[in-house]
Amino acid sequence: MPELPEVETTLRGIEPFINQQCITQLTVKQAALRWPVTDNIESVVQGQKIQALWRRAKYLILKLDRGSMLIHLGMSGSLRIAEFSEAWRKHDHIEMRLSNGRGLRYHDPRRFGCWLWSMGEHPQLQKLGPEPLSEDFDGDLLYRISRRRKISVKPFIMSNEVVVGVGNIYASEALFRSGIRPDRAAGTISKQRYQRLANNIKDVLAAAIHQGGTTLRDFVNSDGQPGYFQQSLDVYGRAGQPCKRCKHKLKELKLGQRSSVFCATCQR
DNA sequence: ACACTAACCTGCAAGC
DNA sequence: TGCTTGCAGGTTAGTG
Repeated sequence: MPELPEVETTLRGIEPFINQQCITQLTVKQAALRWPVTDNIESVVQGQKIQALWRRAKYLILKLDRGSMLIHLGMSGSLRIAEFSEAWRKHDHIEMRLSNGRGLRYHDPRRFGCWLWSMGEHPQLQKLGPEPLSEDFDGDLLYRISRRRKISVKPFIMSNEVVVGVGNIYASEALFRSGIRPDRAAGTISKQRYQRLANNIKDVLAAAIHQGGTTLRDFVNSDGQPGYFQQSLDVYGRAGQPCKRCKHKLKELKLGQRSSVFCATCQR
């Protein structure tokens, strides 16, 4: 499920149920995720209190008494609040039981996510670019760091050293709104167009968060409610269908192994 | 430094 | 009906 809005929606959904709670028990049924779940994590976190939790890029960070847990949902992961009595479903891999009687259940069919414990810095967080919704991210930055870059603009804005949290859906949508072809070389785009693109990235992400994340196959937020952003997607998943602006047929190409839908008339 | 590919894994839909 | 193929929200490791 996860692009940044889905991760943010998940954070907001679970936060009231787990913040300031003690971990009474952690159960790992399947440790083979993107990286192996930290060895011995069950006994390490038992008895520790969740002092705070926040999002960085598409990672969730749980600050405990003696370190922090880094959680990623990969391509298909989700977190939900579950009763202890709830049966384990297929692809439920981890449960964190809390002192208030709630459980946090991690579900991830493709197992591309992670649960990593560290007493210090997490290497995954080291070389991340700015948050897209922060003031540190703007068109001037995109313009400055793209000079002489030959990489196509779509994989450029999707790379985490440039700006975090812009995945395949929202990259496609922001480029459409900006009138920029996804395969245009990053170094050939003007400062003015990058300013427009940065603003559209902010707008599309903020709107999706406001609407509770995109509905993609089975995305539901931690209340079990589906997100409703899918109805406002202009290009993602609409290859071959008419452009909502000019009615020409939307085209598709592969960039960095990711399908990229765009309008060859509206995007230059 | 940069650009690009393969890889991790399961489920589902389309095609034959 | 059943098999095969390709594709799906992300990220890193490795190659040239």
